[in-house]
Amino acid sequence: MAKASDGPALFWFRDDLRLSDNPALAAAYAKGRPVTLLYVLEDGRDGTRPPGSAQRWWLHNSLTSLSTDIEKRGGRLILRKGRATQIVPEVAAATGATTVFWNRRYGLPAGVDEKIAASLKRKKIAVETHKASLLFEPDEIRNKGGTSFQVYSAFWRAALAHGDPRPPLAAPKSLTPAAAIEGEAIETLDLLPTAPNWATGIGDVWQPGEAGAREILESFIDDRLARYARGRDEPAADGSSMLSPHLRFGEVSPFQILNAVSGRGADAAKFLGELGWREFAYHVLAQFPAMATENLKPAFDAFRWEEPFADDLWAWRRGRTGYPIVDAGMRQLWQTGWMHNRVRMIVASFLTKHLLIEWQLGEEWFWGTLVDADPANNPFNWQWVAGSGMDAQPYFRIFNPTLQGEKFDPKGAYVRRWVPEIAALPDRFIHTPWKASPIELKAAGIDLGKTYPEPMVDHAAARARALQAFQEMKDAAKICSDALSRETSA
DNA sequence: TGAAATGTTGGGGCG
DNA sequence: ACGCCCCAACATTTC
Repeated sequence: MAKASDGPALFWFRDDLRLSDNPALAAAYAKGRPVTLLYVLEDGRDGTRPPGSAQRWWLHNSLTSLSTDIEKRGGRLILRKGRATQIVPEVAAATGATTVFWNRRYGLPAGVDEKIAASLKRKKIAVETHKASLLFEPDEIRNKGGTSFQVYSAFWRAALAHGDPRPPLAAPKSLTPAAAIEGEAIETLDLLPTAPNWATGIGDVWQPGEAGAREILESFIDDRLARYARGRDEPAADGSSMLSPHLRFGEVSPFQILNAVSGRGADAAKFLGELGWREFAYHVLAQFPAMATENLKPAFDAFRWEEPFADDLWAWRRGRTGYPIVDAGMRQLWQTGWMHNRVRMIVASFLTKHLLIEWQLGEEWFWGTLVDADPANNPFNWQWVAGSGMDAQPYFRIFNPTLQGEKFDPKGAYVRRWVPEIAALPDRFIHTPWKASPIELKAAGIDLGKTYPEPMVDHAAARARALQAFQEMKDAAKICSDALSRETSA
């Protein structure tokens, strides 16, 4: 029986749309008190980043699933739309909550949650927060000098040595609701696309929600984990975990994944390294809150990106570049809300190096179209590819889309699936349609330049241009630092 | 979690 | 038989 001092509680869902292994939720129910379950669609208010279109679709379905799961356990999910800084204190007061619980989130403008906590405490309402979405708090892993790691491998080594993360928690058995208050119907959140409904392809692939996440984790362990190290690099191999959007919305926790996967050999360790990469992205975001828009390496501020032609950007976005592996990836993204990791690197390299279009434009497109985009990983990985990022690949590392295709999609199965208009080409031309003779093109039913585009840039020329642009950036940085040292020594 | 240019080596064709 | 050259195949370095 709850003590009087425990009173009703309020639990605020954010990036943790699950009942199992949800520490703040478990804590809210630990003393048997009634709890109001709240989700607030902030939608860009209070400086949060509004979810992209694909994420909105996911969110709609994930909230629907969560709501059903909650009702099965006797509870009710209250949906609201607006400023959390107003709504959370308002709902806490309306339901007589004596404590508000939430799991910590990361990458927001400084102080949003702190402001809400302060406002609640002024009303004598306690606030209790937990760690749930990351294995390690951004400031939990420090190097010997007590500062943040700047290099992934060192970070992850230290994290693994830091001690085993806690085992996952069970879901609360019953979700006794506190005083009934009115929420909004999910339709009024306006999360689904209006006509045309572009989301049908996404719905064919994904099942948002905690049950869908659990199924994916199980199928990953049963079918894909043992060949992960190789399979993850071959876009036609279905070797990816496919957990990313579920993890993004917290339908599964990194603790649950770690617990299920660890100790299963080299492929499992390789996969956990990807979980570590995600942790590192948040670790870096905590140091650089402006990471989504500003270069992590200030030297890149001097980089001269090309003024993007609308046609070029369109060709990249819609998969009409003339390089089959790039086009396949961009179409997979457009149609399913997801792109294979290897191909993400290739298309990002193509935008930033072959087209010399600033990474921010690519990051925004991914933000709008990916179901798994999160505020740390999306900009972090874009900067990594562009060369402006933390522990980034060297600027001179420019993917050759033809070689990448031939190496990782040797039979062209991935390309044929997403670029059907060239599917009839023989294997030896599937990544280089422009090298096929007119007779071979005709036999494959291709009118190059009409049914499928010529390459929008020549690889060798684009590579040379990118290397020159990077050299100019280095020269500019040198002039700058020379001037600075003259100034300081004078 | 590259690619291209350059360097080295060794087998084999050939005068 | 011998040396020369060609050129894969592989290694190293450079961008």
